[in-house]
Amino acid sequence: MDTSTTATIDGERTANGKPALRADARRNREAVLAAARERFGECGLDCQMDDIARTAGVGVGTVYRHFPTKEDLIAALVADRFERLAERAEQALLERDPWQAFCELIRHSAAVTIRDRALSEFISWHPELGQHEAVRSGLADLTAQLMANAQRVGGMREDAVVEDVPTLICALGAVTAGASGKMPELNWERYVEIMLDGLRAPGVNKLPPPRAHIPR
Amino acid sequence: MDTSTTATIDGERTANGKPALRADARRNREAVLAAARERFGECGLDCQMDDIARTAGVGVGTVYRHFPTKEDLIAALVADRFERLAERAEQALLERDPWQAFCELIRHSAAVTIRDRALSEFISWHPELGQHEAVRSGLADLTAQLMANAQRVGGMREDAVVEDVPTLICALGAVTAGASGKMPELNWERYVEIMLDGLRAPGVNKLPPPRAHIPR
DNA sequence: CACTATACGGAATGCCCATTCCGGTTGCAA
DNA sequence: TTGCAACCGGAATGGGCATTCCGTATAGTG
Repeated sequence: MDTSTTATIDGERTANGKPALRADARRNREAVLAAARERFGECGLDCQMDDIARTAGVGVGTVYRHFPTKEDLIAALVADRFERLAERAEQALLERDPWQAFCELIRHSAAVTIRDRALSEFISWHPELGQHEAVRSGLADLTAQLMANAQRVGGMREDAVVEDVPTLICALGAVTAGASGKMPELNWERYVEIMLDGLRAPGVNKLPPPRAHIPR
Repeated sequence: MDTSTTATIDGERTANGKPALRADARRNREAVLAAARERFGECGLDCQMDDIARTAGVGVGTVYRHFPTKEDLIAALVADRFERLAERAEQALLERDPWQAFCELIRHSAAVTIRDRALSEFISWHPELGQHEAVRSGLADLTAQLMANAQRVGGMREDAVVEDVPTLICALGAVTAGASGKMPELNWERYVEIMLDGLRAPGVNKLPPPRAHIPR
């Protein structure tokens, strides 16, 4: 991607304390990450390490030098996804209408999750996410604030809680993870709206006559 | 269960055409089925055949004589579940208020699915259910009728379709399949209500002030 | 009671992966 | 250009699990 030969070299060791990576190593690492993103996204968590290695154009051994375990590789990918979402959440906090901001965040999270089958599965199998990098990267806290705001303004059900979000996204992921391939596109967007409708404060008008957005 | 020694014996071959099962065989078959229901329910689809055999108190060989494949065993279990649901749906059609009847059916389906981890997983991974035994046992048709009624009376969103049901149940299953064990009870019932709220016709009053049924 | 078609148990087999190992390469500092 | 530590590739290893095989046991029949 970037041809600059000079990168993060600071003489001998990189920021943290590890000896800097050799150029080819760095390149391979990226390749692996990219391949993993691609393959996991398509095949889900049980995609094989060999497959990823092949896609990345390296040997399995190389994959393992960078990520000692399949799980580690997955963790790296997931952490990244969460961080990006956290950034997005941060922006959402600045919006005018908190309820709308929340909706947007959910829609976006849903979209991301839908496209990455591995992410869906990961979330499905780790409902204790709260303790994970989700919290680390602050996503949870940010979401909580956003929700509190939405509730204060009266847009959101009073009994909605942060845990509801990963749960709902997870549900969505499941729906599509299964459908993946068959049922092309399954317009999941419709389901997102149904969920949001479910979280909306009672009394507040629901969507205008549900968009005649009929499935299939 | 039933001690009557005389069962489906009609001399030499049973109804369909297969030679009748020997008494011990019939007994074992039941044991396997029961064990499978139990173990699959707890461990989900990747529970092992050996485990089931042990639980049933028989050898693996025996399991395989009755069900040539793990998949066959699962299919048998699932088909059974669907049939029971279909019966339930039939009853629902007789109720006064179609919307309420629908809600009850969903709540019941959800409960069943929640308790059977394998069922959740199965549904999650087979969104093309429509073609499966679901249809065979008529569940799909019955549900469709029920929904049509609910819509006619104005209780249900106009754009809701039959496919929404397995999808939503599946979503629910995913949520709890993951949570299974950790997050004891996760009161999924709350989620069912959120979903139903989402399917309710706009304008119709939502639940009375959301029951202060706070999670955890 | 004897006989045999059915059933049974569970060790053995075969396949699918993740992970490990090690002889051969290659950046890159001097 | 040289030397070697850091890297590579990919064959080999090991564990898990569905499925098969076969010698033994036993309903059910005459």
